[in-house]
Amino acid sequence: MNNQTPSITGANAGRSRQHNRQVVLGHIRKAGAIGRAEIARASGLSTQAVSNIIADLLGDGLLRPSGHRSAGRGAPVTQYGLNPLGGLALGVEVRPDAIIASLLDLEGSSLFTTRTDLECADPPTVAGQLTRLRDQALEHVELPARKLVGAGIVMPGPFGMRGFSEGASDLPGWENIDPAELLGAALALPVTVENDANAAAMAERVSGIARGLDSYAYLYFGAGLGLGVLAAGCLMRGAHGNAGEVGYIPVPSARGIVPLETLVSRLSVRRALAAAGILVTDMSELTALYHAQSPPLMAWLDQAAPALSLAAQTIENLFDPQTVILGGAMPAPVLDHLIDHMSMAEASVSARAGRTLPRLLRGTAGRTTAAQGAAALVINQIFTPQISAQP
Amino acid sequence: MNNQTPSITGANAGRSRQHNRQVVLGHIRKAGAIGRAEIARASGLSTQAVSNIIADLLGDGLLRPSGHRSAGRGAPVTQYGLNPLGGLALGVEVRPDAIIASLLDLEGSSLFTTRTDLECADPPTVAGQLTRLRDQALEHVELPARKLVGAGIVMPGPFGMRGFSEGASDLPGWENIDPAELLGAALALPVTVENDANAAAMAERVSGIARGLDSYAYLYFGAGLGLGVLAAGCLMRGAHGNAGEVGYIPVPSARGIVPLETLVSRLSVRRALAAAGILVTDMSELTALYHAQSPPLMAWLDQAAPALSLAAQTIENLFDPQTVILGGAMPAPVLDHLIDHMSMAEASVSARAGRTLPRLLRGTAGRTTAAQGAAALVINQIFTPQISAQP
DNA sequence: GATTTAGCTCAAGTAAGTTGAGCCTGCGCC
DNA sequence: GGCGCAGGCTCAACTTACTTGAGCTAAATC
Repeated sequence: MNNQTPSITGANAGRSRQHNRQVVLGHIRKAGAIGRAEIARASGLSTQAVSNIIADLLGDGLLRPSGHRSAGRGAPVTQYGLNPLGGLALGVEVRPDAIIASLLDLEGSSLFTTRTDLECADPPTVAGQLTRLRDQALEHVELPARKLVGAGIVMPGPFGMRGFSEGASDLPGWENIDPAELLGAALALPVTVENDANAAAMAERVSGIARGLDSYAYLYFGAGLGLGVLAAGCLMRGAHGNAGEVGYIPVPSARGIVPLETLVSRLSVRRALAAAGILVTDMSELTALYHAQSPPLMAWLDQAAPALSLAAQTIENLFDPQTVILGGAMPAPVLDHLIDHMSMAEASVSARAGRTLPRLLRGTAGRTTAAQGAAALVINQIFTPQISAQP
Repeated sequence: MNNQTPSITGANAGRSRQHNRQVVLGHIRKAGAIGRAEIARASGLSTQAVSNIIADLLGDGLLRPSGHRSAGRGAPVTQYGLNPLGGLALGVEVRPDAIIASLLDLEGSSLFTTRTDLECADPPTVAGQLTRLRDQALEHVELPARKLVGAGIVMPGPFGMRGFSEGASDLPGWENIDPAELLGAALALPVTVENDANAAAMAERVSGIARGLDSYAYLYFGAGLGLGVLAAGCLMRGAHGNAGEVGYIPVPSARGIVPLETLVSRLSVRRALAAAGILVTDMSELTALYHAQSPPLMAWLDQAAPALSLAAQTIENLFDPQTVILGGAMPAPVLDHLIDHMSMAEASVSARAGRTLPRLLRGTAGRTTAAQGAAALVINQIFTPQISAQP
């Protein structure tokens, strides 16, 4: 979470090899099926080096031959592709009342998802549950523990600052605990901790609508309203891991300038409906209300769409992303309605000629997005060279 | 400018060496004076490797011994520091009407600055002038051309989109030209092209108020209002090099929602004063007006400060920077007034306990900031390992 | 069917980092 | 005041992983 002053690490033979493995894997993932020579051209390595690395990766089970293809003259290419079950990543979303766990393979397909209610979310309980969930997931897919390359954890944030969200979203008992350390020890795995919006953004990249993109912004309906930003292939975290708190940005409303979250969030729609006597416990209930054109819901949408437009335009101009994605805990029809009714100004760096992607896209909606995203973080790391990995 | 899908490069011995040289230089710059053993501990390299690299760097003239220091037991440390004149960087700001060039040494000190008026800013004229300016700068400092490690160029943007700035800020004749290629050939140097705000942000990092920071946002008064963002040591460029167009973000005003630039920019203050019959050609004239408490200027400030507050709060919550810096072509008293009158909400990820830096800082003001920043980009590259440099 | 072309492998060569022994310096203890 | 010891540094041998160039193979072309 905290990537302040990353101690910059020198390169040696071993770290170069690790880097090159990731480079090769990255090219293979991008291409689907590809031969040694093409990887060599793309990476600037010699074919021999690529050959050696591929032999390694085959030995580790991360790759599998994927047929021959003859393209023009010359010997046919021996292609390789990912072996989906060659590596697994566990993703976990820890909420105050429940834990959602998900197991993803190398291609980002979900193999197993489960939800466990929590009486109490204190560190020992969560650590114990995670160990159990890890074993349960592995048992379900009948694969050995060594296939598990890491775990991603999504926990409520923001961290280290005074929040003003009214829901009790923070986890009590975690104030002075380093979750990565505690849970890494409990799981016996390398652990990555991330906020929900960044994780969800990564889920879209690994197996969703953002596949192949490396610069986009993801507006995520979670506990509040979050923003995950991928810039040149890297998640934006900020100096203290709190980047993307789009819910706090000031926007004009009928009642003056208010934080965006008071107009556009789960809590805000729930409150708007409650004022009209409609109690909503789960966002999936909005689907029916939307199809019935429920007036309080439509009224909420009418004020949410312009507020979200302003936010999206701000995001476009500050980040210059390839696209802006809307997703998270909001039914697809509601997200689609928002996208259809957001007016995006022509005066934007994103209003460029020759766009191939729409300026707004709908991402995966669902309760398990964050957990899958947590696993996606780990999957993504496998394919992304780390500039300064600790030895 | 365009860093889309950077073809990820594998590592080999030569590229590792280059990486390690930069790592070592980076640690030396950060520490000022430091011994081999400490660099080895910080970088994860062996002392022997560091020793070899330092021998190289001494041979290249980039370092110089900087005394011995005995710390406790053991042999005294042989320390090394940067040799400021070991490397030079040329920075150039190309405007429609003039070229400003600046020569920086390794420590970021300006050795030479000059301004040349332009009749015409077409590519051949600019290329010719640059060659002349390079030679003039080298002659002035009486150093050989081989000391020059690169050039940074700042040119008007944004690129590849429909602009709506009313000033004719774009350069005619450059539509289908790659400036890096043309000017690199003219100067016989590696060239980096960047926008003014990013360059100015880098100037602050190399030798200004942001020294030692690696996450901050820089609000820059240039042709319009720009934003340079450094995130984890890297400049944010966006998918098409247009990130940071903060002037376009929508903000509420007395006349409804307008782009920030219409309220806060050089053009906007000039227009506000012109409406009161005061014609301002150079921003330095604002200093006198401010000290005289000129009513139209104070009125402009009264509407600019809240608009800028909203932008700064948005920036804080989206980027989670260590601080937000205001700078560029606006006199220091005006910037200070803005900072003093911007109200920063408590509901922000930046309102954290234990801050050591103010949330708002004033950066270097001046006409040569962008040109120095252009050179600072090159200086910064010397100390920053490039994740995927082309061979 | 000969030729060309591209992919791949084998074997030797090279660059650069690591390891471990040993030297030097100067503080600190006896 | 001399000895011991810790830490910085260097020398030489070793290791890793990439590159280079020769040679083999298979398919498309002439």
